[in-house]
Amino acid sequence: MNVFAHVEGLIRSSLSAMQADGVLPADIDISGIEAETPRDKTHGDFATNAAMVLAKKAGMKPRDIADELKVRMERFADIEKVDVAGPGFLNMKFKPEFWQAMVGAILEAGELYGRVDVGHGTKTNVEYVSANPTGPMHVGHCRGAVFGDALAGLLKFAGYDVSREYYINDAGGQVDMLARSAYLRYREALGEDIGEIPEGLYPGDYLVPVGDALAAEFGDKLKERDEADWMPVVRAKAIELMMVMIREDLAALNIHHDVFFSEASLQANGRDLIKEAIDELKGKGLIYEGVLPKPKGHDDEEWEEREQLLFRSTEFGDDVDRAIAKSDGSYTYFAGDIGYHYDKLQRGFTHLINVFGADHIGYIKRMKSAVAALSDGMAEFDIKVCQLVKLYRGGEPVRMSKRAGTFVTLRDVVEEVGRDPVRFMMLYRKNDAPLDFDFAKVTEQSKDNPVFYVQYAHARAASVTRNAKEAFAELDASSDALGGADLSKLTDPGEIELIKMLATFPRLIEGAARAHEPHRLAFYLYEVANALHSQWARGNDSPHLRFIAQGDVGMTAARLAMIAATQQVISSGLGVLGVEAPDAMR
RNA sequence: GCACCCGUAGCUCAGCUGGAUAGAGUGUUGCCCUCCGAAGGCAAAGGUCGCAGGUUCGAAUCCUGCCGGGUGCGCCA
Repeated sequence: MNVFAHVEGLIRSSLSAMQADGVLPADIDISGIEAETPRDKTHGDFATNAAMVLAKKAGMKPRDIADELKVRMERFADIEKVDVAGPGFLNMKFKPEFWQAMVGAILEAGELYGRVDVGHGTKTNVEYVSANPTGPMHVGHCRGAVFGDALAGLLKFAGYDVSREYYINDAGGQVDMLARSAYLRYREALGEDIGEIPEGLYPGDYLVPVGDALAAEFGDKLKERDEADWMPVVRAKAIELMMVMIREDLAALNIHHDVFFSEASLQANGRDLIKEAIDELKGKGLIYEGVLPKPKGHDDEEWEEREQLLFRSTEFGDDVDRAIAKSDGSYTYFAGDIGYHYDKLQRGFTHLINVFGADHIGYIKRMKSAVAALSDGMAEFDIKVCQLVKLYRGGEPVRMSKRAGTFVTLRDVVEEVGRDPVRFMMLYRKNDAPLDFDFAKVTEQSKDNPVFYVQYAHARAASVTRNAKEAFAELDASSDALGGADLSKLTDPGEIELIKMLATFPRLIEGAARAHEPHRLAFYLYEVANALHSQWARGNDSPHLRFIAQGDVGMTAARLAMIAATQQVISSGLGVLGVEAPDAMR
């Protein structure tokens, strides 16, 4: 049950009645009106801008429309009071019974509460992480990984048909370097002294097991061969093992992709998706041989004019046209990406989302151009950029350098602070704002740490329920039984306040999903937790407000119902974000 | 030089795609533990929403121009 949709329905039916009665012109569109919660609580539970929105269309004064609307809205049984305020706002206050009934509705919906269907099963592709398979994941990947995963979860919850995807860059020069590095480790595994790892290769000792594995599988068969002979074998093996490692890193963060898409597979098994995609673009007259202008502000002496295959991305708002082929004729990385996104569209996705790191910002326009061209603008394509994460330890920045070996991997972070804090903290900030991540603060158990605060609220709710069952042997704390409790006992302003907050959950999911902003959910959960903790604390000063009411099973059951509803919202919300909702804190 | 992102309380940040007197946490100040978990709670103080114009009933939000900070900028991936 979505209260906003409900209220908007009431408003619309009143407006249509006004049209039928000739108060409002019959031919004006009333679909644009909205109900919202006023910022100032004294203004009531809901406000609508209907009168102001319609004033111009109807050729009437906002106040006149509002006055008439007020009369009609007051007829609804749920509504206690309606006021006209300011330039023509309509403020509505609902009866306590309406809010009390919400608790029952939430419990009845259970895990389904909040699952608004704004997605209508739209086939949606969320591509995230896509780290190069040349080593373990580092902290830089962490944020995009968590963000993409939470966004995918959010969209799923909101009714989209989501595929989580990872694009493996296994076709470029980098993986050849990986293979050469692994080959050295292979010779090392056979007893050879390989000395220093040469510049340009990957020196990390995570490749030692790869060398061992190659030695175990092939013995010395690859040893005296030419690179051309061993390269395909070693490369394939190295990539395979790197991806095993990366999947483990992701699993540590509770991230599991549905599809791992190999760049190399674009041109394998007798097909060539890159060529297909480019032919498609050629057919639209968007591919040509040309020379790119020298970028300004770059006094690059090495600059040479070169004729190459270009994509007319300027047609779609890009700054310059982009290279599809290198001067030696082979495809650029961008060409591969065109092929991959062509394939996404071929697979029927109409809604594409890519999560980029801040270092790929310059890539956005060309990607959008490519997708717009391939789909004739029919596909919705959003690119979310995650800004950098700065690591701190007790206020001091953590310096990282590959050379000095002070390289913080994703696994290091997860093992030190735990999966839940990492996930929640990465989401407790807008994705396009830089993020400071302090090891000390994230593990701290205080209100300063939102992860703890939200999880604690859930644990506290579970704890109260446990205690209540101790206090009242006859109490049935199942959600069915609680839903049947006498909810009219929930009259305290703090209780109503909490329920109102729970009632906004579906609308919040809707907005966050539409905007592709999971952080809204994280902030919302903090507020819900805060409301529950506050109400709890009031029981300290005023014993009659305690959740477990001495000698009053009925009151206790009613409050447990409210708490169970709160618990449901927190657990669903955390679930969407991929964070555990514990029944007890350690 | 160009493009993109950011600029909101002392500090870290929200602000629900244009709504009413701009909100949290932290820090400061003052209260509150015999009591369901004080790992907290309540209250006060704290603002030219970077600056200047524009759009309209109405702007932190949209448009333009500046100022300040960050990132990126031909064949790499």
